[in-house]
Amino acid sequence: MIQENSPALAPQRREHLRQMLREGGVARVEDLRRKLDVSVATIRRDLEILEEDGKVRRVHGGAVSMESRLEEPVFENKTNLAAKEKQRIAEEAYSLIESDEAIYLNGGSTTLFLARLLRERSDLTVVTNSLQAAIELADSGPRVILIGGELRRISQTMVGPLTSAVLAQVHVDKAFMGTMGFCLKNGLTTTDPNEAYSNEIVAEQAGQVILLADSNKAEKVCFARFSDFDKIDLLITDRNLSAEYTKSLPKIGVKVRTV
Amino acid sequence: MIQENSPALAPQRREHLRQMLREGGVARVEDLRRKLDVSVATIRRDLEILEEDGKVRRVHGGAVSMESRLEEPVFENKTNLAAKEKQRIAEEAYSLIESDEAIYLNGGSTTLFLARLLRERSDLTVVTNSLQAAIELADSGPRVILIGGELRRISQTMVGPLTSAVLAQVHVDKAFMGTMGFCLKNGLTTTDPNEAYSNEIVAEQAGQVILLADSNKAEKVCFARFSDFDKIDLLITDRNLSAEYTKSLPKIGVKVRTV
DNA sequence: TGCTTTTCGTTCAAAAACGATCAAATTCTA
DNA sequence: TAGAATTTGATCGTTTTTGAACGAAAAGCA
Repeated sequence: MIQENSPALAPQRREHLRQMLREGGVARVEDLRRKLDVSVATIRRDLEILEEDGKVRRVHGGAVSMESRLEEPVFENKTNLAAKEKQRIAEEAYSLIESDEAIYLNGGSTTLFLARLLRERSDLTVVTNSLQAAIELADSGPRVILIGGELRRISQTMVGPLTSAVLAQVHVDKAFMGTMGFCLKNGLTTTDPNEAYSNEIVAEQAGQVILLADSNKAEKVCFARFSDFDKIDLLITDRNLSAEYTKSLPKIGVKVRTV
Repeated sequence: MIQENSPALAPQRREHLRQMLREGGVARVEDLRRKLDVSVATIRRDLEILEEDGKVRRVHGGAVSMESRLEEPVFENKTNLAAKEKQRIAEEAYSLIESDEAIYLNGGSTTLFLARLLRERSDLTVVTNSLQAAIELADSGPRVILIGGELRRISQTMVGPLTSAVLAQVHVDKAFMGTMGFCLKNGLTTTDPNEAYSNEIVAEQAGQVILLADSNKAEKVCFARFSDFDKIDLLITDRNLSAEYTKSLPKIGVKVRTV
């Protein structure tokens, strides 16, 4: 627990601020000032910084957390951990994107983190089958091309045969793909066959295929398979991935980056 | 984080207001004032803002949620006549839809009103190029098929050549189309050529084409034309449409319904 | 219809919050 | 330790928000 009365170091204090906002969703400057025992000027400066990082959105009188519960419930520790890893994975993925590229994002929480990082990148073209990602980017930033098709409620993505109609007409430099599960034997799998179908088409057409998957996804096998590892150029994952993968994947041509 | 007794942030308060209205469908200014513990002036200002955003419709004595699932009470409201007319037009359009049909909705506010009425209709298939409509229907109700293509920011719709890829593969029984302008001489027009292109394809393929347009749209001519009246089967509009239209349109095969 | 009551919109002044600036305090570094 | 760089808190003028006041408009009623 962090003590309330002694002024924390700046980065630490900002992290605390971020957490507080995240829990409450929203907070007033005055309340934050009292809790952290600093001046309002400092709070404002901190919020400014957090806003630049996209962590919060400032409003008159306070701030609103931007990283609340679109996907994961905040309360559970494990999911929280996964969220941090996903954020880091997304940041690493972001660093790979070059100017004026066309990229693909499929559905899933990790790619959604990435989408959020793209808001200011008006030089990019983002092709996606994720309704959430499209919403995230609808008002600013990159050109957005939405793959048509049937909207699958659970994942809020466009899936199925109709998606191929648009996919056949565009080419992306890099495809960033999330997955429900992966393992050496069965490759990449997800729950819905229609979703798998769309992923499969993308994996075959994209210039580079970059898999974004935290280590929790390892060894998981779902119903529908959409690709083998030989289609994948790079896997971005976290440090907890077992050595089995980090050693054998490079041998079959899949680079691995852990963050 | 936020205490009950400390005044909430303005945006937060407005969100709260919106929720309260949404649950109850309708509320009086005085009741809202007491619940939120602010002055009536503030409530009015908030409602004004929410109305601009299309979240609520103000009526004498209070406001009605536009996001409510319940049937809306009939209230008089002269300030937002257009919204009221659009709502009525949408309700009339809704009455034409039969069981298990596939329908198309293009972008625009009138069709969005219609989309909101479809939330419980899980027997329907809704094809649309409107991101807003898709969001509205994403969690419940009909099967949703989103036309792919480039996302046009201003209208939040998918437009352009890529849309034809999906459109070519589906058939809808009825297409409900909004338009920016219509007149006898130039037919139906909208501002963006890409949007016109998508509309044009739909108008040619749909079983029936039903135009939803309040009388303000009459005599307006925009840059890009997408159809003549001979493609239109029915126009649903309001009572203020001039006799010039109501008389001549039936002669060229366009039924007219005023609500 | 005419009258009363409620609600509305507008205006205005007070209060709250903001951004910018600067000096003091703190931390870092040589 | 001295000096530079960073961080902090206080101040001030400006902007935004709020609540109250008042005439106009709408609704209720006889």
